Amino acid sequence: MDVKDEIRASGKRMTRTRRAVLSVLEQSQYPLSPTELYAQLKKRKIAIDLVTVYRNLVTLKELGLVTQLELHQEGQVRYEMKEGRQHHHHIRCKSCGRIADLLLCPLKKLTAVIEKETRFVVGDHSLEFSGWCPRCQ
Amino acid sequence: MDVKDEIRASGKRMTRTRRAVLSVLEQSQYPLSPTELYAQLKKRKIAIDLVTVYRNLVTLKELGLVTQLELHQEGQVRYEMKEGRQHHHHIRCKSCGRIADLLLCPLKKLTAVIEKETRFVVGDHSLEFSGWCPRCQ
DNA sequence: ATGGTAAATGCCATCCACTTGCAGTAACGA
DNA sequence: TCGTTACTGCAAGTGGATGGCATTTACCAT
Repeated sequence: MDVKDEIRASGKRMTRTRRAVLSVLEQSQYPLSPTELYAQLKKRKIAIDLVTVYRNLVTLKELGLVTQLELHQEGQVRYEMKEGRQHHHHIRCKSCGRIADLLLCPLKKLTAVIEKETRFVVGDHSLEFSGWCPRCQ
Repeated sequence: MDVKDEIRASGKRMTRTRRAVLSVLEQSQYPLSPTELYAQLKKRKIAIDLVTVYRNLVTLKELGLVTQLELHQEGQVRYEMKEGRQHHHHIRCKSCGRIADLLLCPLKKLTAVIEKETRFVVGDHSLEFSGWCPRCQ
């Protein structure tokens, strides 16, 4: 089942704008904010309203095709393709804003401990590092 | 050196509003957003402009007296007193928004691994869990 | 191939957290 | 008590994100 079928299966449609948004996300090396994605579209001379970009990202997230992340201290949301990618976290450069992936998630074993401690049922977690990238050191 | 002296030492002043903001933060059981803090002040019949609350929080953060945190999916910032408190993280209820402290930070040993992996110099990290609190389960 | 219908789009205005400018006020050392 | 200057309050402005609504468009049934 390819992306189009997955979209159709939920009663959604594969539109011109949806295709464009997906294409930009697929080609990006790092998670994009809606505004950045919009800028990429403009660069490619694809005219799509920013509101439509927002709405498509929400839809794609609901479908589980993209992951939404909120990086600390950024004040904006970012999206990346989920594809076959494993759950992972990011590190962000305090100087230039560059974002890199981390391979590991060290928190899997922690859920039980936290549930015992807090009596919460643990759902998700968000983890992010910040620091200085090789170029900015 | 008490709080007032610390403030004065940096050329800042201990004002009516500063005192009030500190007092509310000190008495809160959980980290407050500027708006929540403002509401608390109102409840106490203390008239302070919301802008002033914002500015005081920034100042207190710069002085290292309070810690700022951004909880995932909240779209707002929160502050808590630093005092003698250790570095720690939080868990937030997806249903009622309640926030609880976590005692441990499991990431201390991880810095070296990440620095090797990414070639970043690691500065801070932010970690937050979400789930369902005892009452909302 | 076509037509009907509901999803999707674009443009508008709006919301909300947060910031900035500036004139008037007040903390506090001299 | 006075003068400097940090601080405050009010108004207006940003910027990310959302909501309303008329129009367009994907795509299934015919």
